[in-house]
Amino acid sequence: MEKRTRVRFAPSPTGPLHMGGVRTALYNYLFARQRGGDFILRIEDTDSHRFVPGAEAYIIEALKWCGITPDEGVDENGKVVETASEKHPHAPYRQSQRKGLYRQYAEQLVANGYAYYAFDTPEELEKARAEAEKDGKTFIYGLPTRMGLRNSLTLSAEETARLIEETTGWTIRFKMPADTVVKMDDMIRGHIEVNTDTLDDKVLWKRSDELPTYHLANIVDDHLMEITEVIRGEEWLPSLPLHYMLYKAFGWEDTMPRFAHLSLLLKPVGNGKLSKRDGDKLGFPVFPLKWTNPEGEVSRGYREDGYFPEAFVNMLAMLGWNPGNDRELFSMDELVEAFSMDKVQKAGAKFNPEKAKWYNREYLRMKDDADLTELFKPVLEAHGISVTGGPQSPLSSDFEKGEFSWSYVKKVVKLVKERATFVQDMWTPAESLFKAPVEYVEKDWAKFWTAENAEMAGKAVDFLLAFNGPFEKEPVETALVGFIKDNEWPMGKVMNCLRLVLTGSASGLGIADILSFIGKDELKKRFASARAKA
RNA sequence: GCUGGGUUCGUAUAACGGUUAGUACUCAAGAUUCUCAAUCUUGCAAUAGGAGUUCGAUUCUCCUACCCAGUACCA
Repeated sequence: MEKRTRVRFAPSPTGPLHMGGVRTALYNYLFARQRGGDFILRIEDTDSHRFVPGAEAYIIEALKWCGITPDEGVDENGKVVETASEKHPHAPYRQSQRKGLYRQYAEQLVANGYAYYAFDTPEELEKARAEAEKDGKTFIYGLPTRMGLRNSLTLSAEETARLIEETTGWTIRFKMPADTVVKMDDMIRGHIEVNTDTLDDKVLWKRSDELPTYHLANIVDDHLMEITEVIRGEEWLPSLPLHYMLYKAFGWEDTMPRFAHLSLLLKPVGNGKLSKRDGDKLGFPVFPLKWTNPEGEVSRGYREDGYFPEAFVNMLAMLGWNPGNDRELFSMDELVEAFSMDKVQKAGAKFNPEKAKWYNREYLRMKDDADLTELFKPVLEAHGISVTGGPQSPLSSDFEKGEFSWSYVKKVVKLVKERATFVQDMWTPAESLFKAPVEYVEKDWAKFWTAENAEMAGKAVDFLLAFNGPFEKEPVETALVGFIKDNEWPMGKVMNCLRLVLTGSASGLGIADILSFIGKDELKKRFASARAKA
């Protein structure tokens, strides 16, 4: 029988989750869902020095916002899983809480000759590196150097035992075998071979804080948690040979997961991977959620910028993956169905902020008018407009009080949604449907409020006020256009003069649309204010 | 430097040895409209370079160039 698919996303809580990290989580999630397997969230907090308060909560919230929900892990539907139980045989999911577990594995490796104790101090290693650099070489702790350093390979058994007992600065290092070709397979990149002579003896466990390093913790936990596929960033590809060797040393080769290394997200312009700085410079978020670091520095987030999580996820999914055809719009469920590892791109993908906006625009248009109305409400309220009633409310507007019924707002939303990328930018075109202009765009005023235009517009206003058909877009438009034509007036001048009067600017919504919303009284008032200004 | 990975229009990508190298974003022009936006139409624009294999290479092999990552008691 095929083993149940279990994949994990294992971020380190050293800061906010970067959008590249979200993509890695997403691909893991899609892979798991598609195979009816489990998606596990594990926190790799084995670096006590780089821990950032709030980072873990941020990661959990960001994934939740994206709709990437773990089946298992440190957080399950908002509940923190702290300890192992029948339901959670693999818990806890925070490596700091698994602390006591790793030493025995490291020592097992030593006992079997796959690792050794190293007593060199950071200062000694620093010195060795500096010296090597002076000669234009790179120091590596490994085959060529290990027999000249202070470790259990060079020291006597007694001395080794004494140092282990009496000092706390030592580490356990993997003993990389000589001249062995490691043959690896990557689900995205295919077959890869590396000779162990180019590899060094990585630290697996540190006595100083009694914590494993990534490499050990990763292999041990993936094994214990029965992970079947490891889908992670490309930065891990160089340590894949070590990980293969570790599985072999532990004798876990038969259950070793398959690996997939995802290419990195690159900055929109120039070279290099996407960083926080690029976002600040080019004006787009690199984080899913707003983040304030311990120093009080704020980074913007997709959520706060007004992106829909569906649009953000869709956009991210298409950066480095494609369905094999021209389709670009996918819901999460559709992604789950369409996703396939062999359509994942090998090369890094440059992030395109314009395309991200395009996705949001598409999602905004797909959204139901009623839903958008709810989302638009807070925007209106922020501009001092109150929305009364609910979906059943009759159409009503009170420009004096700034009160408009829910149904009125919905009608506005329907009209202006085509002009917006984000919910909040529906306000600009909609503003004149909620309040009279308080000022006029200077250039437009100079151009369109001429004596001649004002006179024609005044007559058009009188005509409209006397119009006794239904004050709706179609009849008003027909009548007004007919009136202007009958008088043989220049259409553009009259219309733009009216728009100026109605909205304060010469560009925006159609005149008949505006009139159908604001009605005769408001028309009369706005024309009077414009005339008063002149 | 060394090791590994990568390279199709500006960007994301399609074309699993045979196409006028397709699509989307961006940009430009036109149509439409009372303006702007939207919409529609059209256009600009790519196989990094060089060898080889082959009747035929975007696709396979090698070399070069360039880019990325790793080279920590960080993940």
